[in-house]
Amino acid sequence: MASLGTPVTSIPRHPYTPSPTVNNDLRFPNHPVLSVIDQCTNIDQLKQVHAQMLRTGLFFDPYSASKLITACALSSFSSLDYARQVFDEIPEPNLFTWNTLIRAYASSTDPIESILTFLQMLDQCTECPNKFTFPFVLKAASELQASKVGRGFHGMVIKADLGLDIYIVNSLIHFYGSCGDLDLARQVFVKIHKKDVVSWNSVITAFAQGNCPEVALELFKEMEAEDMIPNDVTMVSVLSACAKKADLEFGRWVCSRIERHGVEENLTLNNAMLDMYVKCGSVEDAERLFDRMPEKDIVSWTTMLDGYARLGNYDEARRVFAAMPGQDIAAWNVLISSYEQSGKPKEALAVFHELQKNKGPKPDEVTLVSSLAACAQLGAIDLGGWIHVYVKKQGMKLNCHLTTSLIDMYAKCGNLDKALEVFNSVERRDVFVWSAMIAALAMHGQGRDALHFFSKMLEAKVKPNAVTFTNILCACSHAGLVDEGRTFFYQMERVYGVVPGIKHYACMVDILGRSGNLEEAVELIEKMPISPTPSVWGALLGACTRHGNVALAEKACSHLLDLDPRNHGAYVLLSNIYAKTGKWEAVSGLRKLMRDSGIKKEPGCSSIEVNGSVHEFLVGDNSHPLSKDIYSKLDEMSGRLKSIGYVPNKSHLLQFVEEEDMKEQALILHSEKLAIAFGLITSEPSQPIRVVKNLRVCGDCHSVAKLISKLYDREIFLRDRYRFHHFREGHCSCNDYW
DNA sequence: CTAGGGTTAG
Repeated sequence: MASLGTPVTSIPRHPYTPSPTVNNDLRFPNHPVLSVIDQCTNIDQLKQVHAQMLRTGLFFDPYSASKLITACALSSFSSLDYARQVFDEIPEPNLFTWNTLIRAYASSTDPIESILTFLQMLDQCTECPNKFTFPFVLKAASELQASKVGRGFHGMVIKADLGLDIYIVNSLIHFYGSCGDLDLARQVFVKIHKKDVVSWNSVITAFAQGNCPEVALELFKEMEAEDMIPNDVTMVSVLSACAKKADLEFGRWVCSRIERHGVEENLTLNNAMLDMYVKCGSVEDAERLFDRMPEKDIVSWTTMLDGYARLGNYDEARRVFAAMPGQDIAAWNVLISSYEQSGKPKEALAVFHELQKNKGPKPDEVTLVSSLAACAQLGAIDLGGWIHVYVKKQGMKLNCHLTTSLIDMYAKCGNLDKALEVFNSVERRDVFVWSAMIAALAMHGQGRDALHFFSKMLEAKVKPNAVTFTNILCACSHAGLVDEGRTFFYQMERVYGVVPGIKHYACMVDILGRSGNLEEAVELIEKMPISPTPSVWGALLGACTRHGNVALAEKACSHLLDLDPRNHGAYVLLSNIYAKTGKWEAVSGLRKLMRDSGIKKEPGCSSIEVNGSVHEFLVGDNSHPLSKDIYSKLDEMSGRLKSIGYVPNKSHLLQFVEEEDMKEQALILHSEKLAIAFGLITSEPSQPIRVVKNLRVCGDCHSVAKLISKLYDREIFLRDRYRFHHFREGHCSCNDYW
């Protein structure tokens, strides 16, 4: 039998010569060898057929050779490399043969080969691409999200006068949808004279998956109004749109419609229904459906697992996890990401460790993205860096999701340089990658650089979205760039078409208020077209605290508490301004109010990662095994600080503490100070200390950190709820503006 | 003889 290495030239050519008057494509349609191809169950059998075909000369019949290639490329035991070798042996492949190979590559893991083969075909084949060629290459372009290449194909389609072929047009809709060019997808759709059900499905899917579920549902209603009968595929996309909108009512209606109108129920459709119920928050509906499903697969189980996990019912989630027929990586990912997204990063990482310990399925991109997000929350840079190394070792290509998470992780763990390094190392940067980098610069106080990156992003023709503008405004806020902030805020809708949302208003109030333009901030709130949320009033309240405007602070606070009576942050901020202005009676009144209504201040908590494990400290915490050492370090710190003239700033106390030395005690026990003391004890003098705090750093801790960085010659990175402080040689990167 | 649309984790 012919091995892969057998040179084709060594095999004598069969004397068969095609007659010019006969269509050589259908020379041997019923040749017995051809039916053998269909019966092959592995690649070796195909190789034997290949050899046989070479001997008989059947191989030089294009129809037969194409059939062989199809089998090589598309069967369950496919080998594209072998298909390519077979192809390369064909002296003059015809259009059909080229199409076969292009088709095979389009649905392979390497769709770019499809496009390269297409180009080769244009160069080498005497025939022009036909109506079969374009759906294949458009599919490849969709997979690759190769927007420009696909547009080029669209142009070729028009020139070749194939613009009316329904298969091609539907492929174009799908292509534009996958590239996120929803307007173009729709334009192609509306111009179709005779839309079929696939046209509708393609356009509905484009909008459902492109974050426009409302439009998808409108299109579905239009479809019904035009008496086009939806099928199971339509319903899968419609359900997916309901899930994205969290529209349980309409979702239920769709399910009942499916039953009433006899849309064929299959596993995929049932899974889509399950997913809709879960995403709309009704695990009960999901359970009922799950129990009566005639067939379940791993997707069904994973969806149920997701349902329990997103409700925080981890016991039930774990039970489903153990009960499912096999735990693939998606199941692990559901656990990891649900912990991460509900603010339980330690639990998320515990599952990640479990996955590795158990030699479970190989982590994929999603695993790493979720785990990196957990590291970012914790400030766990050692583990985060380890994951980065793992990605490199596995030879995984950084896609935009991974790039974004790495940038975010490094930035939130305080290593801006590494974040930049990752950013610079990649070729593809989508809006999320750019936005993450802008956010990274913003949180490190490098507002000017953030704005510079924004203009580079525009140069790279990447369209900013709502998140980008939140980050830009955040950058302006942290760096005190008031005029720039104002300009961006007023340009975002007019120039970039992004309607300001509540976050943008909150940022803008923050920018104005922080810089002392309290009146303008109030005006902005009064003129807002959407009603202000607690975050907007919170920004104003924060600004009042900073600028000592008690009257306005009280007003802002009362609005805030109207909307959210249990907002402890409001009490804390108001208490801070009373303390700052010496109104200790008001402070104690507020304390009583909080006590009476059972509202507790969120306890301050700081964490620090040393040698890969994360240590947490609360105020006055003495639960740590090294507690004794920490407290003696604190004493030493306190002594050295006083010797250089440091006076504790007691206005930063929420509690009304009567005795002066008690105040000092309460201050020195702030969690960030404990964490810094622990860092000084346990890490090498050359290592920076990286602390993450759940609340904002208080002014006293800020001053202390500055002094410590000088006294102990240590860099300290302190991340608080809003931003980063990088202390070095007695200064902070925020220039005391935060 | 070739073609288009769908469900889980970010």
